[in-house]
Amino acid sequence: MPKARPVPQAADICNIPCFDHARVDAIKSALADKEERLPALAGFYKLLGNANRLRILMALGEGELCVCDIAHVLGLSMAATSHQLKLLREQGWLGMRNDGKMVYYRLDNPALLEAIKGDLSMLRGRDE
Amino acid sequence: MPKARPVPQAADICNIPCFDHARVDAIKSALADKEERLPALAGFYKLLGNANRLRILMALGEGELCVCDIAHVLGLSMAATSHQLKLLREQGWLGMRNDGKMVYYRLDNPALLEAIKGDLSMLRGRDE
DNA sequence: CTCTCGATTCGTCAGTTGCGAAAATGATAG
DNA sequence: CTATCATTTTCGCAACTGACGAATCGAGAG
Repeated sequence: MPKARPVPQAADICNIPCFDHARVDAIKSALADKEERLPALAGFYKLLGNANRLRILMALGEGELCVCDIAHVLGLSMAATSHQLKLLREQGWLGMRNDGKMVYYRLDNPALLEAIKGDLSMLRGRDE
Repeated sequence: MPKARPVPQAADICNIPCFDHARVDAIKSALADKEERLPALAGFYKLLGNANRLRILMALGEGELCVCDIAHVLGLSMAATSHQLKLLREQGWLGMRNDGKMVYYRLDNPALLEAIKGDLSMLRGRDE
């Protein structure tokens, strides 16, 4: 078992000096609204934070593909490819279709590629 | 040294069967254009794939803050906060200002929060 | 039924990440 | 100068990731 870390006693408020208490509280409550969505957002970005998964999404942007073709596009083993597909599938971005022994994957939500494209152009705009 | 893995000989084309060679090549070349930007994009998403870093960005959206205040907002140690700030700073998203012993951080690029907001609303739209 | 074969899951391992503790830095106060 | 204090860096550790090979699953074919 992963032995619990000796939590640093959040009990007594703080031993960190400085800080503008009123402002900190104001910002804390401003964040509180978004706090609920935040883990999902971080999870979303974590999912996209891998070049192979991005390649999969972009490849599927060109149309439905079977696992072995995706593996060839990525230059990965089928096991590794399947693993990445599973992660994308679990978060609901991919649909799959069974044709005989083959499994075909497709993008389930065009808005995803749009969002990625938006972020990409934001990045491009930044580095001129 | 991290001993090289016994690379599976990309020399001979493939022992994975199946696959539509023409289509795979077409998609490979379609991806080739984006390939250059892709590691940067993945790195960008990796940076955002952490709730504490997202909290920092959102907190700084409310205005400039010193490290210790950010630490209080996050409920983290200053060392940990500084570490996350460093990552955001290294990728050029934060500016900093030195006032006496304190260091004040600010968002350097409003487009970043806009992009995040866009992704967030895309996610929200998906789960209805 | 058994055999084949694409896909998936499992086990393992190296590399990465996030954090706390402690040392180092660097600016101000005395 | 020395002392102090906010911040940063370094180090070590536990947890997580991403990849592979091996084992397994599951849908035809025979």
